[in-house]
Formats: sequence, structure tokens, C-alpha cells
Amino acid sequence: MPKLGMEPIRRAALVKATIAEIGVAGSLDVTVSQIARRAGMSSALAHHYFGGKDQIFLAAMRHIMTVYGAEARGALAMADGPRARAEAIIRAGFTTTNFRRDVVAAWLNFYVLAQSSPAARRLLTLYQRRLQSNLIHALRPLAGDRAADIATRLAALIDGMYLHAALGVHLPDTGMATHHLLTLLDIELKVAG
Amino acid sequence: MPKLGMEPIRRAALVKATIAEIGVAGSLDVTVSQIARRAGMSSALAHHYFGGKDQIFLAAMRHIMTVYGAEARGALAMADGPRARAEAIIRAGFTTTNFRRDVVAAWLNFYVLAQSSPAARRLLTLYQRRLQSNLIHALRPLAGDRAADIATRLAALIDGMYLHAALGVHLPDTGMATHHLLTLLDIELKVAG
DNA sequence: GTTTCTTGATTGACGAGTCAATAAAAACGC
DNA sequence: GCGTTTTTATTGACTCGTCAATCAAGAAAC
Repeated sequence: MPKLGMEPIRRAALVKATIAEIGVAGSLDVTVSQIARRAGMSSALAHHYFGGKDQIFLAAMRHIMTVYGAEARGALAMADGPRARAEAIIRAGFTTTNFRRDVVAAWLNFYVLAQSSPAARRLLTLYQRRLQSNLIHALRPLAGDRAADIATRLAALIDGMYLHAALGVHLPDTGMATHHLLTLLDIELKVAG
Repeated sequence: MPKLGMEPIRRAALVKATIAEIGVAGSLDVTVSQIARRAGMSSALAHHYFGGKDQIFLAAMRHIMTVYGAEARGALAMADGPRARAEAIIRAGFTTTNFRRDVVAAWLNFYVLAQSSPAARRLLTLYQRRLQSNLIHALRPLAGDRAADIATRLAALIDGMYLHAALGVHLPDTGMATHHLLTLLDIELKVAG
């Protein structure tokens, strides 16, 4: 009963299932069969649409980054003034979406993958550049020459705080994480040079 | 040609080889045979001494943390005064040792593992608590009540900056990373509250 | 002759990727 | 409209490789 135009539906289902399975396993040690089963199809079909395991993973990562990017862009569009823009960027990193178990697992494994997979590395670099550039843009009117330096620290603290929130001693506390980021922003802007 | 008392030697060789192989692969997708070959023995012997793959990995991670802990303690012992103690802790995180490809790979994979392996999680928690506690101790005389908060940000920035330095756009620059950390320390202490 | 060390060979399981075959829809020829 | 062919969707079965773990057996030290 093949219905036409299934490709995008199947691909989306596979991407979603991949992220879910990574979340369950905590790692990329996930079989194509598991993914396909969760997505309601045979493993052969998964291969048919994606070609191979690697490409399924990459598509999943790309999807996560796309969603994240969209969220960030949305928040940025609503922000009024430089300070609000900086805050929007910070808050976008600590939404509940980003702290879902499967999303955290995907990110951590993505870092691992970025060491050996050029494609993953490119994607990560893209994310980093975009974050950095957004931050600098927002900070320029507030900090002038110091914008780049501050942006570097903010970007690093975002990722570090994310790591701590996700793997820390306590349960993930997005409020605390955001608070620390905003505090850093405050004191960076308060200090003259 | 069995010589007696080989066990500690073999174990050490296997731990070293494991870290090296993780560095080459960038992931934990390393076979016991590869590790054993690099360590100059058969895979059967690796199983004989460690019991299984998981235990070999955990031993390797424990070794990395032990070395790191020793370095940190050494630097801390030589530090004179609170400010120097804080700096010592920061600098210990950015030694060239810590930026060796294999060590970075081990750490990243360790984060991944910490999601699903209770043993790895415990080890990570231990590291985090120790870092936090060391920082608070050093900062207390300098910042009083704010010590804990500052320590949290410093700890997160250490890990975040490590991530960026290891996986960033540019080559790892330990000097820059350290500089940003010390800058944060500076401005945190400069701001009243 | 018992303990320690060591390995080659083997087992058993699992998993990525392929392929031939089936089936429905669409397009085509008339 | 109605056969026919082509395209799209789909899977079960299979291949081929890999790898963790085991084991029996050999060799050196004590």
C-alpha cells in the first residue's frame, strides 16, 4: 500500500526516532534496526532513504541545530535593544527543549563526533561562529572594542554551564544557569576595562 | 617467558594503550584487540587482567583523573595566598597535558559515558565537587559570601573554555583560555556585589 | 608440581548494508 | 477508458564482517 510522497515523512520520522534512541542509549551505540523500529519501518527502508548510519546521525544533529537556531532567531527578533538581544541569545541556550535528556545526549555525542567527522566538525564550527557573531553584534553598542572578548567568555560560559547543568550534581536547573550567565553579562558591562 | 609480577606492568600498559587508542579513534569505539596489540600483548591477556572492556575504560578514565588531580594538588601546594591558589587551580586545567588529543578525546567520551554509567557518573561528580570545593576555599578570603557563586561560574567557564579550546575554530590555545579565566577572576573580584 | 603468565583458536552473537521480490500508484500509449 | 510500463515504496532474507569473551594448553618460574 505504498502511498506516494512518503520520503519527507519517513525522513522526519527517522530523525525523530534517532534522537529518541540516542537519548535512551546515551550514546551513538544505536542500531539502525532500533531506529527503524521506533520509526515504524524496516531497517532496509532507513538505509534506502538515508544511505547509511552516519548520514542518519548527521541529519538528526542538523535537525537539532535547526530547531535551536529557529528558537534563537525568534527570541532575537522580539528583543528590543542591545541588552535585550544579548539576554535573548543567552536565554535561548537554556530552554527546556535543550535540556531534554535526548537533546543533551545528542549534543554530547556530537562533541565526540566532531573530533573525527569533518562533517560534524563543520556543523559545530557553524554553530560556534553564529553564536559568537550574534553575541558580538549585540554587545558592540554596549562594550565597543571589548565586545569580542566578552562574547568569547559568554559563549564559553554558555557551553560550560550547559555541561554542568546537564551532568552536574543536582538536577538540571535552567533558572540557575541563566542567572549565572546574566550575572556575567552584568559584571562584564559594569567593569570599565 | 613469563616473568613474575607482571600484573601491575600489564595493567599500566593497557591503561596507557587504551587512552592512546581512544585518542586515535576519537571515540570509545575501540576494540580490545587494538588496545592489547598496542600494549604488546594478546587480547586474551587484557581480558584476563581486567575482566572486560568496560573495566578497562573505567581504569583509563580513573588514571586520567588521578594524574590531573595530582597536577592540581602540586600546583596548589606551591601557591602562596588565596589569589595564587585560585590561579593555580585555573592553570592546572589548561596544562599541555590536558590538551593532548587523546586526553581531550577521553574527557569528551567520559561526559558521554557519565550519562549512562553510574560508575563514570560518580567519578565525574567527584571531580566536579573537588574543583568546586578547591575554588571556594581559595575564593572565600577574597570574596566572602560570593565565593560559592563565583566558584560556580569559574568552574563552568573552565569546562566551557576547555571545550572551546579543544573543539574550537582555531587551534587549541591554552594561553588564551587561561587568559580569559584569569580575566573573569579579575572582574569578579573587582565588582563589589 | 603448583602457580603465574601467556596465547591461538574458537564460539556465539550482533549488526551494517545489499538484494530480489512484492505491491501500489502514476504515467503512458492508444 | 484500458492494458502496459515505469516509478515509488516497502520488506524479509541474506551476506559478510567484526568483536567480546572463553578455553584449553604451553611455558617459565618457584
